[in-house]
Amino acid sequence: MVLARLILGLLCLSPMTGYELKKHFDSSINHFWNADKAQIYRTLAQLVDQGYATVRTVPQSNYPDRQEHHITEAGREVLNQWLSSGAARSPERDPFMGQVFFAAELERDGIEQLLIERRQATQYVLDDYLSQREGIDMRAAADRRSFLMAATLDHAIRQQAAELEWLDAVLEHLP
Amino acid sequence: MVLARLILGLLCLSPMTGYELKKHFDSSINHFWNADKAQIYRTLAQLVDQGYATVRTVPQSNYPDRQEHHITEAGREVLNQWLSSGAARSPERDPFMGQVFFAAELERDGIEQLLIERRQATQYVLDDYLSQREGIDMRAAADRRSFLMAATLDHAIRQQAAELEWLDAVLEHLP
DNA sequence: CACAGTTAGTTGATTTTGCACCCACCTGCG
DNA sequence: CGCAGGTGGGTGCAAAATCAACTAACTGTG
Repeated sequence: MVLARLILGLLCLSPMTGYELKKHFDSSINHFWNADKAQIYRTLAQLVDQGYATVRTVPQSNYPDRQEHHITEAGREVLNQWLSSGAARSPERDPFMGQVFFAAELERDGIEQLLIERRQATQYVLDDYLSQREGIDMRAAADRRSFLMAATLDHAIRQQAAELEWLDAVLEHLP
Repeated sequence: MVLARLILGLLCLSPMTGYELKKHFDSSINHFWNADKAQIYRTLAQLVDQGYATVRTVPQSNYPDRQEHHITEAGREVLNQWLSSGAARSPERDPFMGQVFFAAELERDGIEQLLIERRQATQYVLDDYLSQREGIDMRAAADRRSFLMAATLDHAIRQQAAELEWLDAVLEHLP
């Protein structure tokens, strides 16, 4: 359901193939959502037979035909509905916190290793987000659309930074 | 899979019925995981026939029999394995960030409303976490187990606090 | 030339999750 | 007395998500 709305959002920016959608999920959108190829194509098909999108097959000379998906008026409507519906909070879910919660089963070294590994992974993700942000900073803030898109990345950056601080605090005070 | 491990973790603390597990997911564990009743009972059955847990039916005078689930040695092993395996990062997923990302489809008022609503919800969740923490603070930090459990709650608190700051920043600078 | 990688899309099977029910019996409140 | 709410356990079904293949042709590199 959320996926369907996100795809509509992307189609709203510009018509796209499933392949291109997948690339967005892997890059511009990866800091707040991800999706499997198969899931994307199936949702796309579903959107079409709900009348929220239409397909136009665009032949190409050297590559496979593009199945360009366009959002319809009905699609725009449900997207707007979703945006103004204040959707319910999705429950927090973090397997790593589960590991920490029960980490006392390990010896001290094991716990430290768990935290340090996570620290590295988090730092890596943060660096990725930071380098993504470099590509937009200046000219964003200008129009509202770019501002909001950049803002979601900032959110991800803040979250990762907060996690790093937390990891350091835990490592420091671990009895 | 994660759910199965979390249940093993809880059973490791003390033998429990599915009903009691559900209560933990709704209270002590709710800041990093949640689970449906049905899912818990099914996973429990699965753990039993994998040999990671055993059931002991404890009759009660006035209430239904308790199906007390005990973790086995094999169960302890897979739990420890999971804890020291540094499980892959679960992808970030936040429908609300999706709404923000595409919020430019709304008018300014709609966007502000979206953010303000979220602000309230987040404040509410944060307050809940803060009051949960009051019940543990002092005597935690003592042993490692309590420290780590409290730490996961602190993590959730930091995340919510960071989100509040972010929301305020976005509201302030929204063009 | 061989091989890895990219573009584009599809299928089948399985797992995970969520929702809505259902049972039985108990306690406490008005 | 009736009825809400707690204790304890469960089923059936449908979505959502993941995993793993498979098709088919092109492009660039060593």
